[in-house]
Amino acid sequence: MKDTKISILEVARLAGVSKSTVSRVISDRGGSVSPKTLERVNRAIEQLGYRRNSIAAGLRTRKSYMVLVMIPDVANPFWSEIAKAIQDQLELAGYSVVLGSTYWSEERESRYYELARMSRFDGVILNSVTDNIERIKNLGVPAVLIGERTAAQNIDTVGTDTMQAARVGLEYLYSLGHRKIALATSEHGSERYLSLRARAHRESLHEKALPFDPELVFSVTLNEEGGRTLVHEFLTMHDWRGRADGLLCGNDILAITAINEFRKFGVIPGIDLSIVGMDDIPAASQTYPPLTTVRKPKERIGRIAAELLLRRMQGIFGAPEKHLFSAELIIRDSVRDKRKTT
Amino acid sequence: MKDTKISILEVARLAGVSKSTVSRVISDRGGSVSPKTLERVNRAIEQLGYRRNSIAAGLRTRKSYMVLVMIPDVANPFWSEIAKAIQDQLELAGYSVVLGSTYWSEERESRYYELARMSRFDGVILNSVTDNIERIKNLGVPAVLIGERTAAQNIDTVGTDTMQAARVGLEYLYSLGHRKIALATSEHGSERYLSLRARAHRESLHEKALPFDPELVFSVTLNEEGGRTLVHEFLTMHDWRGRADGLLCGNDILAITAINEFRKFGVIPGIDLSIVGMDDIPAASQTYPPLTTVRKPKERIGRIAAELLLRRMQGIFGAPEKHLFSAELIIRDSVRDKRKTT
DNA sequence: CTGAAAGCGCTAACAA
DNA sequence: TTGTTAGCGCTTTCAG
Repeated sequence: MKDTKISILEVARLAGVSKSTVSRVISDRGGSVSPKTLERVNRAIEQLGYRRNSIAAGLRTRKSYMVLVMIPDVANPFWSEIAKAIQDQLELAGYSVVLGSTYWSEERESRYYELARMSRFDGVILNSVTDNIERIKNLGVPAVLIGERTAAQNIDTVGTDTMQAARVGLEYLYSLGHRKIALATSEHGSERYLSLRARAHRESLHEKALPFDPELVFSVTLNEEGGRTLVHEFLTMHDWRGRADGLLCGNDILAITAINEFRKFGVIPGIDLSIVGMDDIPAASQTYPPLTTVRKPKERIGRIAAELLLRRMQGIFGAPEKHLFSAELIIRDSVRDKRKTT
Repeated sequence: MKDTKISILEVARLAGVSKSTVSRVISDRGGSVSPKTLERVNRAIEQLGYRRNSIAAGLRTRKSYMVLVMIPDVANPFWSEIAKAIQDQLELAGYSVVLGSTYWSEERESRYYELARMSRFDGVILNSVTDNIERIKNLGVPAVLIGERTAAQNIDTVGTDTMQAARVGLEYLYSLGHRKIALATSEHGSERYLSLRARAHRESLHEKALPFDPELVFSVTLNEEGGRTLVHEFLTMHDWRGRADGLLCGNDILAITAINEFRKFGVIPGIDLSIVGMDDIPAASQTYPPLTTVRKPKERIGRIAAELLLRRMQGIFGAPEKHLFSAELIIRDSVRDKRKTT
C-alpha cells in the first residue's frame, strides 16, 4: 500500500472506466454516475489507496480553497484573535486558512506576497507594514486589508477607526486631569498610518490648548522589545516626572510590557504615571495594576473581513468596501484620577 | 497592465523564442541561455508583467517550496516561538512556511491533514492532539513531529523529555517541603502523552512514599479556559487547604491563568498554594508573583525540527531520528519554602 | 544554445 | 450516463 504515484488513470483502468468518470466521482460537483460505476470506482480507489491531487485539479479549476492570512505577529493575541475569527468563518464555507506571520519584517512580507501572487491561494487577508497598494492589487486574487489605510482607495478594508480609538484614550486621560500626555506608537507602517495616532494626539492637545512636546512622542516597534525600548527612552528623558503624567501606548503589548518594566525601575504605573493601552487583549486585565485600554472589536473585524473576502471569491465584485469600527474605552486601574487630592 | 493570464507562451511569442527557452530563464536551475536571448526574454517578461505560476511548475517538479507547520495554538507563545524558530531556519533554505492552528480541535486537525496530503507542501512539521501515526505516514511528504510520542516509532520527532520536565518541577516542590502535590494536565492528546506527566507525578509520589490522591489530578485543556476550569474545580474540592499544598501545571498558560484566578478568590499563589508551570513563556516572569517554571528549549526544538525536515526534503532518509531535550528549572517566586517557619 | 513534443494529474466541453 | 479530446502553465527529454 505504498504511495507510488497513483493517478486517476490507474483508478480508471482498474475500474474499467475512463478518467472522466473517475474525475466525476472524486470531484463532488455532482457529475452523474450510475450507482454501479460509482461502486466500482470507489472500490478501485480504496484498493489502490488513491489520493486526489487537488493541486493538479486547482490548475484547471483555478480554485485551491485555501486562503492566506498574513499578519505581523501571530504571538500577539490581538492578531491571533482576528485570525481565529477569520478561520472560523472561512472554514464554515469550506476554505482552509493558513497563517503567515511577518514579524514586522518587510523581507518576510515580500516573501508572503510572492507566495500569494503565485495563485496558490483563492484569496488573502492581510495587514502589511509596507503600505504597498500596488502589490496588493497585483496579487491577482481577492484581497482584504485589515486596518486602516487611507492610501488604499481601491481595496476592501476592515479595521478600527484609529483616530477615534486614540482620542478615546486621550480624552479619558484628560478628563482625569492629565495635561502632559506622551504617546508611544509604531515606527513601522506608512507615514499615514503612524500619523493617525500621532495626529489624534496632536489634535487633541491642540483642542485643549495644551502645549505639544515633541519629545513626548516615542517611536517604537509594537512588541515587547519595543516596550522595553520605550521605557528605557522614557526614563532617560530629562525631568520626565515634571514633563509627563500620562502615556498612551499604540497597543496593549507595548502597554503591558511598559507596566512591568516601569515597575522594575520603581515607577508605579497608575500612580507615578498613568498608562492607557490599545486593543484590549486578555492579558490586559491581568497586569498589576490592570490596564485601562481601548478595546478594538477583534472578533468582528475578523468575521467581517472573512465575509467580505468570501463574497469577492464568489465573484461578487463592486465598489471597494470600507468597514471602520469604533473602539470602546475599558476602564481598569492604570490611570490615576489626578483631580482628587492625594 | 492588467493581470490577464500571461503565461510563458505570451512571453515566448513576444521575445520570439520558444516556451522552453523562457522556462530556462525563469527557472533558476541554470539552463544555458545566450546573454542576448536572456535579455530579450527578460524584457518581454517585464513588458508583459509576467508572473511565474509556481503551482503549475510544481505539478511537474513536485516541489512547492512551502511547508506547513501545524500546531495546537498560535496564540500560545510556547508554540509561536517554536514556529518562529522553524520559520527562521526554513526561510534561510528558501522555503516559505505557513502556519495552521488547530486550537486543539480534531476537526481542524483533520482539515490540515487533508490539506497537507494534497501534495501542496514539500514537508510538514506538526503537533497533533490525535495521535494518529498512520495519518502522518500517509501525508506522502516528509514530516517531523514536535513533542514526544512513544507511539510514533517510525517518525522523526523532536521535543522535550516530558517525564524529566515534570519531575524537575515535582522534585523542586518536594525539596521545599511540599507533600501534597496536585497535577493539572491535558485531557487532550494520546493517553500515552497525557500519562507522561501523570506518570512522572505518580512515580514521584511513590518514590517519596507519599500517598496518591486521585482527586489531585485535574484534567483540563491547556489554555486559559482550562486554567479557569482548573481553579474552579480546585477550589470546590472538599478541604483543599488540608489536601493540597502544591500544584504542577501542564503548561504556563494554565499556571499563569491559575495564578491570576486564584488571587481573585483570595488564594495567594506562592503563599497559600505553591504553583509551578511548564514551558517558560515570556509572560511567566511577569505574573504576580513571578512564576516558577520548567523551561523547555523552544528555539532549539524549532531549529532542530526544521533542520531535520530540511534533510528529509533533500532526500536524505535513514532511520527515524528522535531528539529529546531536557528541561530546566527556572526558580522565581510562586513556590513557598515550607521548611521555613513563618 | 535552442526548439518540438510529451507530459505532470486533473477537469471541462462536447459527443456518443 | 459515459468516453473522447483538449487543455491548465510549466518542465523536461531529446534532437538539432
